[in-house]
Amino acid sequence: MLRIADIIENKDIVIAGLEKKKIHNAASILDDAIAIDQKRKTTQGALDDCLRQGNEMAKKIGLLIKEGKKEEAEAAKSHTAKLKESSKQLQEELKQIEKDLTDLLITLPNAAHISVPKGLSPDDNEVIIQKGEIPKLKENALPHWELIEKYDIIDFELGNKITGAGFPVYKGKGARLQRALINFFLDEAEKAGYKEIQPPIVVNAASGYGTGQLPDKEGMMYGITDSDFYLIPTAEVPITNLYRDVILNEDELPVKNAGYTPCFRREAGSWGAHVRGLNRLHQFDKVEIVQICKPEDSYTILEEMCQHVQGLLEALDLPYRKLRLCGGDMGFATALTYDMEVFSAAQEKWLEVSSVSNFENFQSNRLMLRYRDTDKKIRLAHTLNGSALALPRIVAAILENNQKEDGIQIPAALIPYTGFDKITAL
RNA sequence: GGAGAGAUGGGUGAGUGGCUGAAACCACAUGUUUGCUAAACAUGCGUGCGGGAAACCGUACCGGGGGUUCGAAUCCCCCUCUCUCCGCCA
Repeated sequence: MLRIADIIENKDIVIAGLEKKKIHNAASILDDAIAIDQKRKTTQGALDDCLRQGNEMAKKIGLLIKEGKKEEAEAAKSHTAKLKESSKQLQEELKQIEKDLTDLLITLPNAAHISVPKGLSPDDNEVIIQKGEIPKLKENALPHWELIEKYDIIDFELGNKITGAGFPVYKGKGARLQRALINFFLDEAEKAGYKEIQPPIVVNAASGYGTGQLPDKEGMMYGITDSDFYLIPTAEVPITNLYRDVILNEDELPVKNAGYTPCFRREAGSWGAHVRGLNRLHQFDKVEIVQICKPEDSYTILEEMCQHVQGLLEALDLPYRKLRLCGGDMGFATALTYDMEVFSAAQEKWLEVSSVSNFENFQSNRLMLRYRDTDKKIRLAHTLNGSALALPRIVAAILENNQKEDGIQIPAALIPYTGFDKITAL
């Protein structure tokens, strides 16, 4: 949620940022918010004054009773009734005003960073880097959904049977490849200074609210019947919420956490013929990296996190490109997002495997995630996260790009983790 | 699943109606002392909101919500969570 104080202070910048996010009447919405906030301030002042008078009266009455001046005390009591009445009214007014303000602000996405390109669709994303060689496959090259059957390593039919569509079963070397990738990613994260976290993969509503999945995007998460819990769509939710209502010391920053979790997404309405095989699932595995830092550091850290992700892709010998998302393609809570895509050679498609984002103080404002500056001031921290990496599309690309006559070649960096260098037919 | 106890500041823990935003201790910060470390002493040390250039002032907050009262951390009601014992269990 945007902070009203920031809106007042940087109104024009916020308007420009919101317009990129397709909020076309941003200026008038912000004016409304500022007007409500003004009303909030005056109401708060009036209420405080009222309460102060009441407190003074109560003290006076206490003294009068002690001194035995009963009649004076009684007279004063009747006087407080009026104060009570008006403070009650002001309180209700204030509550309503605060609700109005929150209801308005909660609908606004984060303002896009100044460097975010204008644009409405993925076509307007900016390709910043493209690296790695695009493999030339033979005529009879197979897409990964055929390769997994040929080598019997991932089974969608079995998943269908025990759960439903989008819940594949990994078998044998397929399962081992998953485990290898997870361990590889976690080890690399640790080398880069991230602390490994194993969070619950079920969270409460307050956590969903804190990172922005609730209340707007309820359709993304699976809810758990008869409880207030949700299956996490990403480790970002539990790992960032670790710091909900926390005041960190400046010397603790940046906080660098990483964690592997399964991720669950309903993806309601987004299924179709173009998402075959591993391209889109309801359950998948991902290692997530999360940082919490000082505002002045967040954009440097964003680049550092991209470097980390790029390092992983290079270690796996996957051709990739880095995109700066345009305003129209960005998520609700983010100020700047880089997507990493790998080229899946048989599908001849770029697949998003990582999304690295700076949320600035949009999440921390909801989370009340703050830090104490060296001058003792308490300020909102910035939060960032990125996938490092999401497995299924990586697997798809490895399978397709590395297919040979006699099997699938495992990238050298992974062999110590898989314990085999090739996936072959039985 | 059954029975009981509890929830107070970063931590331990006092506090049964007004002088308590909250004792004391620990931790932390600054200063004095000191060859260094340690110790001792002194001072400071919650958060939100409103006002103010600031010092500071006002107000709210003692798990959450409601109520009684001139006045609630303290009394009443509801909810949530935690702990202990028993049962079950990877």
